[in-house]
Formats: sequence, structure tokens, C-alpha cells
Amino acid sequence: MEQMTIGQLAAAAAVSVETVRYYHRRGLLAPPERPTGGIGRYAPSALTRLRFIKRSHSLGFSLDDVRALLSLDDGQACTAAKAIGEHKLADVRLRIQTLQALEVALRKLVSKCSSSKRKVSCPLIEALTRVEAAC
Amino acid sequence: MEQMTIGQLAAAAAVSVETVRYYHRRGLLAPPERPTGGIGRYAPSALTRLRFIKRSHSLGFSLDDVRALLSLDDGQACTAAKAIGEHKLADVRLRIQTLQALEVALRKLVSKCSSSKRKVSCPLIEALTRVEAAC
DNA sequence: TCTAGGTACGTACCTGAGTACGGAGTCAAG
DNA sequence: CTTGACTCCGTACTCAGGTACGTACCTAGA
Repeated sequence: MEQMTIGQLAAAAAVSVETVRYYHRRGLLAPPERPTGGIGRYAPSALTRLRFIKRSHSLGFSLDDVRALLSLDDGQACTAAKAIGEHKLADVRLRIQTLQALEVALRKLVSKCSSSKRKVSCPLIEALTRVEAAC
Repeated sequence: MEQMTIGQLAAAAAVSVETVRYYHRRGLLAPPERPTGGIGRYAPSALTRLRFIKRSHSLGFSLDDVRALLSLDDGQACTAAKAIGEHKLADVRLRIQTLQALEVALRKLVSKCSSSKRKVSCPLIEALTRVEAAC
């Protein structure tokens, strides 16, 4: 009854048609049944699945992660889903730490730059040139 | 006197030979003078420059950023260098904020997952499927 | 002089997540 | 029955920052 074409599906999920096709190729979303030579129609469940993909991806899961999550979608695989989520959480925390260290380093460089008065060399450039700083 | 081949230069900066060539292509490091048909030799200043590139890049500057910084390397362009640094700093802070929001969302999902007892569906999967959560 | 290993150069390939394009087919409304 | 919008399919391209490979050349040491 509510069978959709690829364009309608894509619009409903606020995604491009090309993206839907890309998800077919990546094995995240099955291509629809279609009458021989005709145009495919998607069941509403495809929209649910597509939204799941989009939401998971927007939360930082890679498409491979998402495929793993989808394969757990029998509702009983909570432990496995949790493991994937925790793995991703650890990854996000690590990225935050790295960026925070970077922020400190950059802030120091920039503030040194603004406080310098008439030195020969720009302290930011100077700092980036020095060898003793950690790589 | 301390003229280096590309291999020695790369080793001294702990970078691969291919990477040095790539930096030539990207206009970050000039290819060396070389006797007609012979093998190029790099002056020590090339090593300084290569280390500058590596350090800046490790601090999160893109190679285009690095090229901009290098073009300021007359020591008097502190204001411009500071502007580049501040721009990058703002970018890093934004990335941290995004990741922190993500961390909160993920943490909630995962903890819901662990606290559930014998529900029909895994709450993580459930949450990712629901429509009302922000995209 | 021979040879191993380093160099030069060009091109193709990699990751991740798509985007773009072109030609052919299909479908519904007018 | 035609037109226009949409679909299908395959291929190529995008971005960043390289890596890998092949061929030809050079050069230092035994």
C-alpha cells in the first residue's frame, strides 16, 4: 500500500537517491523487489532501516559499524550491541582527549604570538620550527 | 657539505621518501638542484623545513594551512600567522564540542543497554530506530 | 667492471562516504 | 502518443594525505 519509489524513500529520509544506491552497494539496505524490467518499490520497513542507518551514522558509527548493528537487529543481541557502542564510546573519548591536548598546544602558541612585542621572529612560526617540541 | 639525498632527508625527518616527493608535488618543499641527469642533494635548510611541515601537520594544520604558514616565514608576519592559528583553534574547539555531545548521547545509549533486564528489544538498537531522537 | 641499492618520474591505488554523469528504460498525465 | 519526470545501471570523480609500483637511471663499493 505505502510502497515507495527510490526518490520518495530518499526524500522521506532526507537523503539523496545516490546515497540510497550507495547503501545498496555497501550492503546496508537491500534493493527492492521489482517487476521484470520495471521500477522498484520499497516497503515502509526500508524507510525505518534507512533512518536507522542515518541516525547511527550521525552518532559517529562508520557504515561498517552500522552494518554490524543492523545484523544484530533481532532484538536479543543486546550484549553485542553494547560492545559495539562501548567501543565507539572509547574511540570518541580518545578523540576528545587528543583534540584537547591539541587545543592546549595551539592556545599557548597563539597567545605567545599575541604577547610578543617587536621580536625578530614570530613565536608561532618559531615554535613550530624548534626541534625539541614533541612530534 | 651536509648535502643529503632524498633518502637521507626523509630518514632524518622520519618520513618516507614518497612523502617528500608528495610534498614537492604539493608545493610545500622545493625539489633540490641537481646536476643534469644526476641525483639531487638537499641543503640542511630542507630538513628544517620538512620538520616544520611535519610538526605543523601533527598539530592539526592541513597541508594547505602549512603552506600558508611557510609563506609567512619571513618572521615579520606574526599577525597573519596568529590569524591562521586562531582559525585552527576555533576549528579544534568546535570539533571538541561536537564530540562531547556525541559522547553524552552514546553514554546514555550504552548505559540504558546495560541496565535493561530481559526486555524484548535491545534499547540501543531501539533508540537508534526511534524517529523522535534528533538527527 | 659489476652489482646492489638508491634515485627519478609517472601513474595508479588506498580509505570513507558519498556525488556526478550519461544513456537507456519506464511510467503517468495530458 | 507524446512529453517530462523519474528510475536503473555503470563508471568515474571528489577530498586528504599519502602509499605502491614499474621502469629507467645513476652511483658507490668490492
